[in-house]
Amino acid sequence: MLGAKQEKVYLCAVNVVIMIKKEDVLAKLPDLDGALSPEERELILNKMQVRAFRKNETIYQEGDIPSHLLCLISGKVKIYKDGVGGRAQIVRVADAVEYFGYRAAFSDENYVTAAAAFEPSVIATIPIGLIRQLIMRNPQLAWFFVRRLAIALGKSDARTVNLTQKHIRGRLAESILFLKESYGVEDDGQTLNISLSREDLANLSNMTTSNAIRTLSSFAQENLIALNGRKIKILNEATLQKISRMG
Amino acid sequence: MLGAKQEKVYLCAVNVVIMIKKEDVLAKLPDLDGALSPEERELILNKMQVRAFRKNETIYQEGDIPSHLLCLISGKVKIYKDGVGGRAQIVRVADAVEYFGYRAAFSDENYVTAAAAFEPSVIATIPIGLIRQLIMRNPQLAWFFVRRLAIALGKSDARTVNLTQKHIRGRLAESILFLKESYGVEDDGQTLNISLSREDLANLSNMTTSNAIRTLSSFAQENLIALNGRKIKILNEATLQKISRMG
DNA sequence: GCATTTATGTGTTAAATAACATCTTTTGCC
DNA sequence: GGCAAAAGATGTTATTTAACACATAAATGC
Repeated sequence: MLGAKQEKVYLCAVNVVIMIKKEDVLAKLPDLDGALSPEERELILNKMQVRAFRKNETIYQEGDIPSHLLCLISGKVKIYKDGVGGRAQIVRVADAVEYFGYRAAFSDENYVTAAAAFEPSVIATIPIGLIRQLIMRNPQLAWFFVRRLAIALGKSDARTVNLTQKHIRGRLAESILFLKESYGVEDDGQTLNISLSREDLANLSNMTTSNAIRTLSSFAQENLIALNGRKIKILNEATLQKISRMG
Repeated sequence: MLGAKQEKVYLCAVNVVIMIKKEDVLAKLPDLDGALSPEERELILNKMQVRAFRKNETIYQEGDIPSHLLCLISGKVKIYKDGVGGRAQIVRVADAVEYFGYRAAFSDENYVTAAAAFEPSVIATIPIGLIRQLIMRNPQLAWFFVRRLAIALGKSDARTVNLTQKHIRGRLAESILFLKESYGVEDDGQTLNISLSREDLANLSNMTTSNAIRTLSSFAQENLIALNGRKIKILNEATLQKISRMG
């Protein structure tokens, strides 16, 4: 049935040409919690496009019209808002394999956030109109998005309070733990599975880059973490959690 | 068909007994964007309970198990989180007639927020299990919640950035405009249709009560607003918007 | 390989805002 | 009506954090 689709697809991300077999992408595409019938799945696969993004490349921008549901096949993505004076605030992150970029489409708005790749990423895109059609005749698919939106809203509310009420140390500790939650750790069970610039870390924690650097150094000096360039190793999670809770 | 339901329902809110005819509530209950069939509507009405809440009375608390979809029939409600040092942050507000209190249920969590009545309110409650059932066989109903959650998430993200990046004047200006958006104005077209304590205003704007009072006075002195006790009259919306944008 | 940009690190100063202390006014209650 | 409690108002001080100014190190492009 899918035999006809096993040709290679060439993905062009500006200067870099990456070759990925479409079948490899398909194998990774999650089935939306098993909500789709084989026919629906086929429909989606026929309309799906795949694109690769370079590190730091923008995926969509504030003001863009959302036309596709995005699925992060591999890589890591930040969703952020540009605030006062060009200062960015990361509001969410996505890890593979995860759907994103549908909120604006579902509320009939243009994007109010931007998205960019933390690291080289491959993204499948599905026309949002098709998803909308499927939702209207597949309650399980609708429920998938209800659930995901409800979870995201809970996190966003928590984030609002954490970022506004906690002091710098609390916010940074929280971000480190958030990154562990979101992207996991390496084989040693301690080193965060993502490398962020100090600036990204600051944008995640609502502080200036200088203060991110300073506070990170403090944590290292207190042996709460160990730093190796952009790699962060969590040495004392209990205390970080305490700092995060206390504000 | 609904004839049998036209008895009076007695609603007891602690010390106060309010008498409301159920039919009056029913007339106001929105039909979830027309998503319900007559049979589904009947099902909901049979299971629906109605309760009145006094001013400042708690509707649900952080940690409570969400068991019902809530519909604010009349009154005004705040949804808030208690943060560091007992300081509260209002994350959302609800106006009549509006559904709320479903986020936690949809993500299978206990409430992570609390809700309380800004003013005397009447709330209809519908078992969330029933709603869940209806969602699973009525995609239009599911879409209603997808849309509402998507809108709420967009607002929450915007709020995160506004509360973290703007300065006090910008945050207060924004809150005043937010209240106009949310609750509208009186017949004069200028006076906010809600009376908040200075403390609530502070909790909405992420600042101390002292600073809310001070900044409010400044705005009044600059003729941006006029204060009459808890009543706020917007005199110069354009400038407030500018202050809100500039941070 | 060298120049140029970009990222990181550190000290100093200035601004924003919370904390605190009072005082006054209003509200609720018996 | 009078008392107590809550809400509102205002001044002062202390703390937090941003802004700025450099310095150094690392990455990038030619």
